[in-house]
Amino acid sequence: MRNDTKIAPRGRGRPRKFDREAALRAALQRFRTLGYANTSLDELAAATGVNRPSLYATFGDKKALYLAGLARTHAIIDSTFAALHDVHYPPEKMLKALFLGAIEGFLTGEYGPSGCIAVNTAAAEAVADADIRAALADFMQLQDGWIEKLMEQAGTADPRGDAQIASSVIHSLSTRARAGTPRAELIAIAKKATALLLA
Amino acid sequence: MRNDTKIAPRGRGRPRKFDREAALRAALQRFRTLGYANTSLDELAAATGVNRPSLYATFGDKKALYLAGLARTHAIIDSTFAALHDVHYPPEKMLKALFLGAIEGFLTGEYGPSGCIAVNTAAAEAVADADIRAALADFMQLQDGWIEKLMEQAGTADPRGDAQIASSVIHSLSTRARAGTPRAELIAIAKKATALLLA
DNA sequence: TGATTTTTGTACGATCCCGCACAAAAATCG
DNA sequence: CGATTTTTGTGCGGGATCGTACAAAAATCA
Repeated sequence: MRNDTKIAPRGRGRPRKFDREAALRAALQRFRTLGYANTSLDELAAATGVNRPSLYATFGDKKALYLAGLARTHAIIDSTFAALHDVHYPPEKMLKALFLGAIEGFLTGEYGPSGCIAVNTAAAEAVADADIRAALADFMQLQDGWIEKLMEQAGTADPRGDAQIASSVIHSLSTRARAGTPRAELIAIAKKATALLLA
Repeated sequence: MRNDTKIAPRGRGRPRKFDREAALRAALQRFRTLGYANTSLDELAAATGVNRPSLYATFGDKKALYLAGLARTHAIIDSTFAALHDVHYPPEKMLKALFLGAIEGFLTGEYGPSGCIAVNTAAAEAVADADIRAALADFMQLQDGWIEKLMEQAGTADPRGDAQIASSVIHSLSTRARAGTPRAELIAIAKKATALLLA
């Protein structure tokens, strides 16, 4: 069951037994499900198959691991938006892809729909922790900025404002998914938002 | 500095030294700032001025105290919406009151803007804890339902859909407030949402 | 083969945290 | 005043959690 994709041992010493990316993915999944404060290092060690000392040696402490996970998600979101921008969909198709893609992602999860890690776990820590708050702000900036570009491409009259509303709806879809709202209702909200934005 | 509003001792034994409501408010504030998992009972005891055994005797365990706080917020939100419904504002004024009232509430906080406790701390626990998930769902239902009534009163064509979008924007305003977004930008988003909904 | 380097994994210490036991305190009832 | 009832507050015990020390293991270099 271990994910031992021992790539590029290269150096001198004993080769690493685990794949850094796979471990990061597993840790990220635990954080997304349980939240930052509620995820212990024992659970992270169990989920990644890496014991604590190796986790510390590879990622630093708990917060560094969490921030590395956020950064990884940030990069994935970025390339996803870039791809959506590249295909040059017509406005309605673009919004459909945007919202439905988000919804399907949010409904993913180990124990149930887990939404967006930034919106729904980083936000809990954001007031007390400046680093996490900054990461959350970066995340929202990334999303707002990309959707603004998409709105420009779609030729709407107020790309910035339209993007902020579309982005806001996506935030809420994430929270609603975590609250257990069924897919059909999330899709209905997405359709309504699409109609309003294209009116 | 204690809030000793010893009301209605009534019974037989030693009178209670603290005001239940004041203690609940203080605990709620800590939960809202730090999140559920990150708030210890020592901090709750310090913030409320009540030591742990008395907290347990009065509210039960940590989760029961948190849920009592959510219920209190739920009740306040309910009466706030009822009041807004009663004044029969014209549509634009109603939306302005709705959004700006939310924003001002979200910008409140001990250490900084703390948003909505349900959207931003309950959501983190919602996947792992069914009780908190249910409370979060109730909360969203309350808000969606009231805004739907307000939209009916305002005479919009699709009260349910419009309400879900308005409610979604409010969720996002809460998260954005926690991320540190300045008031002016939150207000701009609210204005844009108002314009879209009344178009 | 022996030295060096890096990772592994056990084990540990210090701290925090939850929830409660128990005696003292402060009120009312008879 | 003595008995009863309820709250207070100290204090504790078991357990979780974080981060690290240290020796063994597994590789490369000379």
